Amino acid sequence: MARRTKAEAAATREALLDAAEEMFMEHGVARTSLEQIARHAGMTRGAIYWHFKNKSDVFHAMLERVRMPFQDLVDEIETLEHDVSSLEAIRIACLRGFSRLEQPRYHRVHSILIHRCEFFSDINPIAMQTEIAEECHTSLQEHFAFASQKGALRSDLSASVAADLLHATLGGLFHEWLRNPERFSIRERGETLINQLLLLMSPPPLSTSA
Amino acid sequence: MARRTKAEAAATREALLDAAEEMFMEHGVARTSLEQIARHAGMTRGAIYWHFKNKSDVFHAMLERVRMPFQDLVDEIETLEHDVSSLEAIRIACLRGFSRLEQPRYHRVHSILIHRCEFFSDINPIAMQTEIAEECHTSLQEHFAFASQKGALRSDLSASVAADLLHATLGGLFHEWLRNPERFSIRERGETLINQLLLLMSPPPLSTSA
DNA sequence: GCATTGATACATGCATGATTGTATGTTGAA
DNA sequence: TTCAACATACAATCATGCATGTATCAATGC
Repeated sequence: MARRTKAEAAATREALLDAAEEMFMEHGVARTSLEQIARHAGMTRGAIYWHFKNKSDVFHAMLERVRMPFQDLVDEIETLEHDVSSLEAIRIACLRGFSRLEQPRYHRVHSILIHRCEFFSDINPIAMQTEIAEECHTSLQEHFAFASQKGALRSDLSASVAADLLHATLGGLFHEWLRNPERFSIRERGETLINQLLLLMSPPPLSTSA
Repeated sequence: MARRTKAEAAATREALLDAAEEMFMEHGVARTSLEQIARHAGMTRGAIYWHFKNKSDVFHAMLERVRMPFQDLVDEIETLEHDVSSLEAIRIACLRGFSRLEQPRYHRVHSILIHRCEFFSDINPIAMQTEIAEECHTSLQEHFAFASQKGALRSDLSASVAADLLHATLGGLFHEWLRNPERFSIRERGETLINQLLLLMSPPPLSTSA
């Protein structure tokens, strides 16, 4: 049963990845067999072994569909609006990140990466998570350093600690939400927390001295 | 080869759990067979099936050895020193928690729970993590509410948001550290972050108005 | 005080089922 | 007709659960 066109083959590939996502999400990566994935996509294991090398290859391909570097989010904002302050750029970038996470596909894949896979053969979810976190952290460091130079931070707060603090908050919120996504909206609580934290970090309005 | 005494049997039980910890830590829960655990403890699967029902029973027994409710940490401090402020009690409780996490056994088991096990049969690591987080969050809520009533918080910061913020920060720090424990000391960075955050949350010293 | 006995604390062996990788078959399309 | 895009078949591995073997300890009887 050769699928007639190239496009159809690509479609089954996507269908297989969709099926993998759903099965991984439901039963975990280790407990999901290639047979289950194939059946859930209406295919057989033959299709999987044609498109992919093995299970970890499927896994990597699944991850490839959702890449979201934090710096990209910031860049996007800065190219859109030049006059935005550095703290405000960070703020908006966070909000955009939250919005993306609420999209089913992003949500599901991150949930799989965090909660539903152990490392096996050449899959190392910890390294992947570290890479993502690292990228975000570096970006925050730079932007807070810039903000600090501009006097946008309280004098008793170093740029480095500020970056660590926001990074930890984002990470904690992210994990908390991933555990129970139905309990609260990461957009809403995230916005509240980020607004509050950035407010606390901002220098106090100079009222009496001027 | 019946082990002579009850104590020896208990010792092999502990040895099996130690071996399970190490194997789970190294290869993940799903990829670790009972055979591997037994061999690593110098036993055979027979010993495991004597002491435990199956793998998930081993897992639960392993977790039982490291329980650390957050409220207990706070209680401990409050019974030790009555005159401590509520924010200070929270601060010290966090520091104690960090110290415990740096103990090899606590560190390892939490690392397994977070990064090295998917849910399988009757093991649900997400539910376990949620339970732990929930307990900590509730405790923080109460203590911040109390702190707020005492005027220990900035007027533009609600107790609820403050609790969420600290909780997120703790969670983020925890996960960041668990990913790469050798990169930094959770005690040191944790203390810095908590100190800074609680400082930001405290009401500003009234300088000009008095 | 010593042999007997039974239960404890494992070790060993076997049957079963599940999964994987590959080899080979098949069909539609260009 | 050939090759891409799968389906099917097969062999090999591996983990599990249980059934059974076995040696030691502890209690008991005498």
